[in-house]
Parts: sequence; C-alpha cells; structure tokens
Amino acid sequence: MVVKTVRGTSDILPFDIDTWQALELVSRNLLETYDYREIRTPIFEQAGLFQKSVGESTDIVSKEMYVFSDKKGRELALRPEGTASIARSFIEHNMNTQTLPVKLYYIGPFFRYERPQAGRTRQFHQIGAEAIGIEDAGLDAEIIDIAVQIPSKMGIKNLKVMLNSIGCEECRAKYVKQLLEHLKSRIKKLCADCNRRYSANPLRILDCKKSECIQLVKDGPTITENLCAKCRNKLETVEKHIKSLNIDYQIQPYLVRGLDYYTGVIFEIIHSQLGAQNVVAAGGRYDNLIEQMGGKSTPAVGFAAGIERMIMLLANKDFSNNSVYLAYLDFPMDKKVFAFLAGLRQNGIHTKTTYQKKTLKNQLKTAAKLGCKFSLILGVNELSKGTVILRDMKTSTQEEIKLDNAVSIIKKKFPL
RNA sequence: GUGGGUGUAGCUCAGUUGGCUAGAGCGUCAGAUUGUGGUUCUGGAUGUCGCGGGUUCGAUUCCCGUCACUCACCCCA
Repeated sequence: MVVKTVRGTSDILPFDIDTWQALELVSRNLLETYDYREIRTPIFEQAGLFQKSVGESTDIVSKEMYVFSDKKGRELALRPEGTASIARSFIEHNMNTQTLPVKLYYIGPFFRYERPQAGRTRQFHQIGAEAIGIEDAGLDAEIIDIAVQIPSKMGIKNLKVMLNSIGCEECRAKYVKQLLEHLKSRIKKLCADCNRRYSANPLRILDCKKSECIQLVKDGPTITENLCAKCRNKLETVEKHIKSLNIDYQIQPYLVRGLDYYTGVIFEIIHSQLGAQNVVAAGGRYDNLIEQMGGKSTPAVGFAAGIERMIMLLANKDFSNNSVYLAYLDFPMDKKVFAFLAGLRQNGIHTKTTYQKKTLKNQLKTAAKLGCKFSLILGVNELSKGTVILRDMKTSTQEEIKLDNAVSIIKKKFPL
C-alpha cells in the first residue's frame, strides 16, 4: 500500500499556497501595525501545561489531545491551542517586567484528535494574538478589531460578530447557581448531553443546539443581565469602542466559551457559509490564567482565527502573483537567452519559461494558461538585433524593445 | 466517540438488473504548410472501478470487514 497523509491532515499544495501566503502576509502586516510581535513557541509541550490551563474537564484535553511519552518517559502533548504556550512563555521569561501590555501573535499548526469534518481537521492552523498585562476594555476592542480585519482585508464579507461577557469569577459563580436552580426541576427535559453538562460544565448548556434545551434556557436567566456592575461596565465600554469602529456586532447572551480559562468579555466571529463549524475567529479575556499557572496576577485578552476556515471562504479568489513568460525558439537554450532570463529574475521579475523544445504557438498557449500578463518573444531575429518582443497577453498587442531596456519597461508595466 | 452518505481516468461524473477490449465532459499531449495564445477541427495517452476477504463458473457491480472522504451530532478556531 502506498503511504498517504494521515487522517485529518493534508498537503497544502502550490495550487493553494498563494491564498495561504497572502493571508499570512496580510495578517502579519496588520498585527505589526497594531504593535504585536511574533512569538514562536514549540509545537509540543509538557502535557500538564494544557491540563492546567485549558482545563482537564474539557474535551480538548481529556479526549482530543495527542499525548505521548518521549524516550525518558516525559509526558508530552502536541499543542491543541496557542494561548497556554504563550502564558507559559510569558511567565518563564518574566515578561511582566517589560512595558505592558506585552503584545504577541502567532501563526502555526495545532493538533486535535477529532472526527474530521468541514472546517475541522486534526492538524489545523491558527493565527492568534494576545495582549497581556493590562486590563483595559480598549484592548478587548482592539483584539476584536484585528480579528475582524484579518478576514475583511482578505475580502471575506458577511462576517458576524457575536459578543457577550461571561463575567468575573464572582458574578459568574452567582449566575451559574441561578442557572442550575432554574434547570433543576426541569433537568429531565434536557437532552442527554446537557444532563452531562449540568454537572460538568453548566454554561455549555446555553449553546446547546437541541430545541428542547434552547426553550428551557430561554425561560431562564441570562448571564448578560446578571453581570456585576464592573463586568457590565466593561462590556458596555467594549461595545462603545467597537461601535466607534463601525464594527457590526450583536450581543449574544448565550454565547460561552469551551476553554476553562476565559473570563469577562468574549466574542465569536461567524460566517454562515462554513456549515456547522461556522466560527472564523474567537477569543476573549482570560484574566486569571497566568496567576493560575504560577505567575503573578496578570490580566490578558486574545483571539485565534482558523486559517483553514478563512481559506474555505477564499476558495474562488485568486491571489497569484504577476508573472511574465519568456518564449524563445532555438533549442537547446542559447546562452544569450539564458543570460537574459537570469537577468530578468535577478531584477525581481517573476519569469516562467520552458525547458524543452516547444513551438512558439505552444509557448504562448502555455503563457496564457499560466495567467502571464506579458510574454517576451526572443527568436533568432530578435537575438541578432539585440531586441525582444513584448506582447501584452490581454490586448494582444506587442512592441519590439531593446534587450537592455526590457527590465525597466516591464517594471513600469506592472508593479510586482 | 455516535449516526447518515460516498469511494469508477489528473478533475467532475455516467455505467454494468453479476458476463465479452469500463465510458463521457473537462484537462493533458500531438497535429491542421514555414515564428504568435485564450474560439474551432482531427487524433493519441492515461484507470490494480479505494483496499482485503467472501458468495459465484464469473464481481467494478451482491455480502462482510477495513481505510479514506463527506455531512450532522459531539467538540471548538
């Protein structure tokens, strides 16, 4: 049997890579202008890191993590998400002594052992950012702003921002108590999953998709109207900020997060064309995580966006670069042709050509097929005159130019 | 982890109520007089019919298993 990629993983082939690279470039530029710096943490970590931070009760840690032991018996795990590693690194390198907030971003692969589905693979990629050390609603709004702008700048439309707050520890605890109280007498009406959630992770009942549960939840209290004054005020401030940026959002009182470390304001950016996995990006505050992991009490806020999910939404867009095609007629390639070709490339002109004997007709056909905006035709006549024909593939017009001027003329015709 | 659907050329798919050399479109390659593409025409190449086993004189078609893809649940970016 021929070896294939393992389940839930795939090759990102050159055919698709333009979109990936464009997305990465747009994201990096944007994040850098917002003063975030890239951090690259290891792909694998001690398994305990994720148990402590993401939470042992979550499926991510208890069922979906790739855990293995190395030759010395160390329990390691392929990272299932990004924030835990960054919190670890923040503590390990005493980043709390730097000017706060420390703003970090990452782009890379993550691993979860899940059943593959549209927008869900076992190796997947995220772009994320974290602003650590300052508890200001402006940073929450900034994170949301960035999370919206990355897909928007790529041309993704119809994004919806869902916003909520799950409160601080105090108001959340009070609310959970109320919620459990409300559901207690009706627990038998809840679905099997929600019965499990009732004891394991009650807030998760809020975003159950089953109609019977939705109805019961609707009749009960919402966290949004049970926030303490401080938490309500923060949520309202975030709203004010993102309103000023004309970000279209809506308060979703039943929005919760799956990871244990979230506190306060949380959000999701969703897109209807993605199917069941409709979340493009999500995030929120996690003010207790760093302290809980052994660092000083440090507030933080961040987000992560699913790269594959954005790529799905960009499937019919073309991000390929401009290029020219060099057609020539004496085979094998004359040394003058070779030198000209090398010169184009040394000057930063993305040049395609053939390396086997082809007719001129064939070469132009190829050039058109490859999407080259211009073709350069360098036959024996031109070579003897020291010229080359520059053909505009769109208008089918051409001019004969001097070999020496070719680079500057092409560069003027299209900025690379 | 649970449930449904699918698996035939590079791609999209047809097909055989079980039987001779398995098809189409697209793509690809070559050609339609000498150095000019995206239209047209002609011709060529390519498939262990996902893999393994069973039933049968005979299976790509039926059965079982398995792997993968896909959709939903679950989980979550």
